[in-house]
Amino acid sequence: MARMDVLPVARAYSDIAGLVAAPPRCRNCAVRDSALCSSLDNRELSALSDIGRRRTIPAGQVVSWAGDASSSCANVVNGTLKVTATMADGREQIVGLLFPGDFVGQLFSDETSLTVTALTDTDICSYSRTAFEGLLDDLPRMERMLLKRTMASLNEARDRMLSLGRKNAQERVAGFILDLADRSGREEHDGSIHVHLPISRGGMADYLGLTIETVSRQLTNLKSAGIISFAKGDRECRILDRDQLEDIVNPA
Amino acid sequence: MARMDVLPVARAYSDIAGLVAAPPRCRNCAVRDSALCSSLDNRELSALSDIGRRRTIPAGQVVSWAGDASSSCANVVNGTLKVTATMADGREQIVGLLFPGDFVGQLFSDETSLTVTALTDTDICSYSRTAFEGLLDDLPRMERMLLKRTMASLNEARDRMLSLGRKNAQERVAGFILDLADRSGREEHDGSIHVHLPISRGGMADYLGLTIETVSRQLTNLKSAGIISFAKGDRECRILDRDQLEDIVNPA
DNA sequence: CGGAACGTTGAGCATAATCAACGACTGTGG
DNA sequence: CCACAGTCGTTGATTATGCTCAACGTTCCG
Repeated sequence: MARMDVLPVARAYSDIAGLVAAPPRCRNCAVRDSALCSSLDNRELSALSDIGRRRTIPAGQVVSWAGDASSSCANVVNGTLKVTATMADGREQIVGLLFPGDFVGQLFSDETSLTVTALTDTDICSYSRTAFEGLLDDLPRMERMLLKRTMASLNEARDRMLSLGRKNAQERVAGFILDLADRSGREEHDGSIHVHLPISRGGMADYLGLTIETVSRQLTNLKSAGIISFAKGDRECRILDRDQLEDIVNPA
Repeated sequence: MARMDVLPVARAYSDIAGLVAAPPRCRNCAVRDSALCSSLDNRELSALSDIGRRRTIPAGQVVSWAGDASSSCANVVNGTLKVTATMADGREQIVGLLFPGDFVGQLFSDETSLTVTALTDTDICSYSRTAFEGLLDDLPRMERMLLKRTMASLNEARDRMLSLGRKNAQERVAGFILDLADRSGREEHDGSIHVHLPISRGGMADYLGLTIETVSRQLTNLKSAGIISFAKGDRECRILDRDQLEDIVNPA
């Protein structure tokens, strides 16, 4: 056997007393414990890593166009993506936002119906769709995790159908801010909650089924009411009165 | 061994040369080849059948309330159900319609967030959620089928997000009729397409994120334009000009 | 410095909601 | 049998919500 200092790279994949180390690319991966990979042991992870490839996508670039062949899927490692449905005349609806740890791709289908675009510089771990599907047969825990996540996405989508179908502009904007707060809000020493808005006003409009102007006006309203605060044109927002925000989202 | 004419009932479950017959309840089931069960061989089907129970739900009755414990799931055998999300003040959005062969239930979750209601007298094959989840571990083909169906539902939900967020009333109503035509329309000898509307005007409103009056007016508009026809207040509808309907749904 | 994004604000308008009335049909009870 | 209430669908008048169009300020970058 080669000594480890002689073949340090090879060692990563070698089997020592039945144990396998994580592949080098995965070892310090930010989403090793939250993405689908978290369902895998090191041996399984190696198999997945073998078909995976790290890619960096610059902000604004489209990862996959609606209508393209569904040839790949990926885990989001870093950054933010939007998933959009569009009409022939250009109307656009953001049907999902993707954050680190999320899975993206249309499996078991030869064509995509949605467009995926990077909102920030984004790192993904990308797989050939067919290779991934093939591996899925041998990784039941990952398949189960994917099933659970898909079900969660479906629930989320249904929540948003209620928003888009039945809520007014103020309720939609307030709900969006609260959702963000629940996902990634940081409570400050003064009790306010700091929220980073991952998308522009135009993005919020496309997400909420509104126009830019309406979103801007509703944010201004909430600010005037002392419920939130933000610097003019800023993507950083502070929730000053969460209770009132919740009253708006869930009226009697 | 007992001769088969001595124990005819037992024979259904007996193993003859390694083969198992389908459980009696399943043998003439209308959805044996389309529901999740279609992924199972007779032996597996027996295991599923053992934990299943046939129920008939009268039209109008709620099968499961949002907020209830998620204690069961089911295959739809016959009839139509609606899945709704509601707000505290009564606003309602239909997030899905269920037809024979569809699966219903929130797995891997202790509480439901959606209400399921029978629109017609409905037969379902109902399972304890935990028992079903347990069985899923041993039925990989069924799990895979469930995964595919959940993904399909997610795609459908995202399509509807585009409708609810970005389409006007006429486009939503026209799109709804076309979707129904694709699902269950019957082409007539004269080239028209016969479509049965599975829900009332109020149901269509709740499905499309509109009001009853707006739905009624849009249907009248389509009738006046000679694109569809229906008797006043009728749930049967004929598409006279499918191309024009498609032009409405997908404008340049 | 000029242009392009982006966000805000105002004025006017269009779409769909609201409020209201009415006809058709169904089932119930007198 | 008929009167009645209840449900469902249609249609009209009015209103309100959010869209469209427009102008303007700021920031960023070539």
